[in-house]
Amino acid sequence: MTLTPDQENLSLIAPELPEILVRRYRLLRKIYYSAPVGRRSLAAYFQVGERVLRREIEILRDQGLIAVESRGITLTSAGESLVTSITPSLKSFLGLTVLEEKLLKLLKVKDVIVVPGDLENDEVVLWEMGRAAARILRECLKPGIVLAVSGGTSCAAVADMLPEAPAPSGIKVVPARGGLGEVVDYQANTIAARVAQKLRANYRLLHLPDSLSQEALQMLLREKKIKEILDLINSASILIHGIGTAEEMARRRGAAPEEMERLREQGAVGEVFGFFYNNRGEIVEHIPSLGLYLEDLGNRVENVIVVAGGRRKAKAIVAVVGNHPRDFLVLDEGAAKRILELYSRKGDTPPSEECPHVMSPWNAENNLSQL
Amino acid sequence: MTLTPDQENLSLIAPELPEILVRRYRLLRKIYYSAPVGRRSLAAYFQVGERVLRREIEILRDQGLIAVESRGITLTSAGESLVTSITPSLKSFLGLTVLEEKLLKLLKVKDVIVVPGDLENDEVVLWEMGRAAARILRECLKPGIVLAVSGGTSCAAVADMLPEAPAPSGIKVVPARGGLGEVVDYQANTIAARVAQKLRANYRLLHLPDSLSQEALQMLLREKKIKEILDLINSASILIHGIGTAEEMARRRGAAPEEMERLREQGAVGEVFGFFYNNRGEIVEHIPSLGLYLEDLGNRVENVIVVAGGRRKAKAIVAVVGNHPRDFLVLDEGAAKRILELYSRKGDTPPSEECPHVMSPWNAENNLSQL
DNA sequence: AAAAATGGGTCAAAAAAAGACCCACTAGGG
DNA sequence: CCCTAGTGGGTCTTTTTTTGACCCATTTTT
Repeated sequence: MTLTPDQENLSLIAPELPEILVRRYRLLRKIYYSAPVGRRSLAAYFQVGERVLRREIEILRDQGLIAVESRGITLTSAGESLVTSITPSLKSFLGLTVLEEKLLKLLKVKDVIVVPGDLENDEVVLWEMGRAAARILRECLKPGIVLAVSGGTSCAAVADMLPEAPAPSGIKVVPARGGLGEVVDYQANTIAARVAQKLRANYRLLHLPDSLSQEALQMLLREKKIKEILDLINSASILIHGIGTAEEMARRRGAAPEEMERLREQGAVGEVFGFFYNNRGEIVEHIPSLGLYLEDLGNRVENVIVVAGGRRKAKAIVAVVGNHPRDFLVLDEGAAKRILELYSRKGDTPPSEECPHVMSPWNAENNLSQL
Repeated sequence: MTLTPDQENLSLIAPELPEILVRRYRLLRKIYYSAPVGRRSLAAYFQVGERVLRREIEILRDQGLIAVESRGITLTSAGESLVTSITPSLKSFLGLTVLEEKLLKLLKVKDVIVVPGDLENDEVVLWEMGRAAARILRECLKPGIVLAVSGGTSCAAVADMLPEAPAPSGIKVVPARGGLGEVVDYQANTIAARVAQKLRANYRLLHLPDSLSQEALQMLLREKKIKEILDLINSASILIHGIGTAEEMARRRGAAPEEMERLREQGAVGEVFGFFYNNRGEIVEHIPSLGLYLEDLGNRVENVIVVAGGRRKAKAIVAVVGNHPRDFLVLDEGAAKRILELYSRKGDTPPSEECPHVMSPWNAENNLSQL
């Protein structure tokens, strides 16, 4: 609606423009993140013929945006600066800026960043979200604070994209919660350590065995060392976490059929490091562990940075971050549009009011479903 | 240089964009001015095959910008508003806005309007200039003033494009100078009358036979009626005129070879209703007639609106309007770029600093020369 | 009523794009 | 050290798109 009239006009007079634009942008972005990279890898990634990709490569080369050498394709400095500088205009062109505004109103969070693309078609989107979250994180950092990070691929992406540069002094990085069985790269402990390293900050970890009983946890709580780190964790003023769909997370934890059934009955849709949320944003269940007490989170944590992408996570995102005025929400186009769809279906806004452009990966919507 | 970064980026990532954009814009503009119009006429006009034009038409139809009926092709209301609303952004996209700024500095006139295209390839540009000039004119009008208009196709275009709407009361329209043999449609008298009619204003004409001797003119001066209208003319506070190249105007007037030679010797390059200018902006010769005394024009006329287009008129334009702080200059892209070329060749600015886009009519520069 | 212009349809030729290879070369790991 | 996986570039054929050259029925204009 509030599209720049120029750009509205441009796509009227040149309807093929959005497609070209998105295609080239995605290509550049992919090269940016995985350079040096070869034609064939790229073609496989975008699921197009090698020849058609070659043509695009030739165009971009002629434009001086990429350098194609025998080691692979790399962005030139011009290309690099383009990829970063075009993002805002592309976002407004694709209507993502208005998307952000709508979500801001709907979810009542502190700020919303929508990244172009859909995590489910294009894994680069994950890094892009990570980059956006990392930028927010750096702005929130103050001397002496405690930063709690959660596990998962999204948080790992934040750690990856965080620029290696000293942070204000005295910052401590801790995991938000102790050992919730994951691949080690995606464990909160690992990520906390990596973030700390990037920030040149200290960190404390909380190593716990998976799936302990309540009694065992109570025992551990009496350990001085553990109590110490738990207090540290609960004094965090920044929290970064991703969001999982309840079903997927339960399945991944190997939940028993009756547990699954209970979750379903309780209407669990979203999950945040072991806590399950229903549609009204209430915590309906949690996996026994130690760490941040989510229930009274609002009283202590100043900034929560939530990173989640992929259209299938839309419901979970709404459930988790709805009406959290302390949250920054970083998500992708796919999830954002899906969320608005859900809301408009509920009758909050006329359903016909749709987003103007389709984020077509290489061509049309067939790619939207695959991968 | 001061291009919007967005647009700079857009043409980097989509190099085919400027071409498409200009092509479609020209097509829409042509339809706008000569609707309803048929495929074949359009194809002939743009000198392209009928089939390729048909494809463009289909695209624009699918975009809802044009309506194609059996009477011909017309702009829809969407298309109409697009054509007018896109002009500013297209101008900035094509670098015309910076062109205007440069010319403003160089020529030291009051304002410069550069219209996209080149009169020599695309006659529609003439109407476009006329529209721009008409807009300026309307802004200059005040009650009771006298408006002097000159002859020529450019002024005729202004009259054509002037919206039919009442002007402030008491305005009088007069020809700038008496009968300088032209086709009747392009005579100052005719145009003055048409302008007056559009403005619902009064007009007075000055009918003189062509090429009178000085003695005869002196005699006429003593006629009361003539004296009266001459005084009126010389009390004009707005003047609209075109510009001719010295050579062309002399030839068109059927000047004798020795006259031509003399003009050349005196370095005459530009012409304004019978007055010939050299490169330094001095009047070196004039055809005997009656009307506005150009020599001390600056003292009386408040606003001069100069309309001229076509790259071959570049020199003439510079000669005539250079350093006239009372002049509005309306010209086309072709003339504007040529003027900057001339200046940069003189070393005022580095010659490498070129305009980024080529106004390619249907395809590339071959069309720049023809017609 | 005739003539000129309109949009739409069709089919073959031409051009552009895409697919499917192969080759020489480089880098990186055993 | 070699060897393998990955790189860009070349080239051929096939496919798709674009373009050219028509004709036709209809409408508009003269």
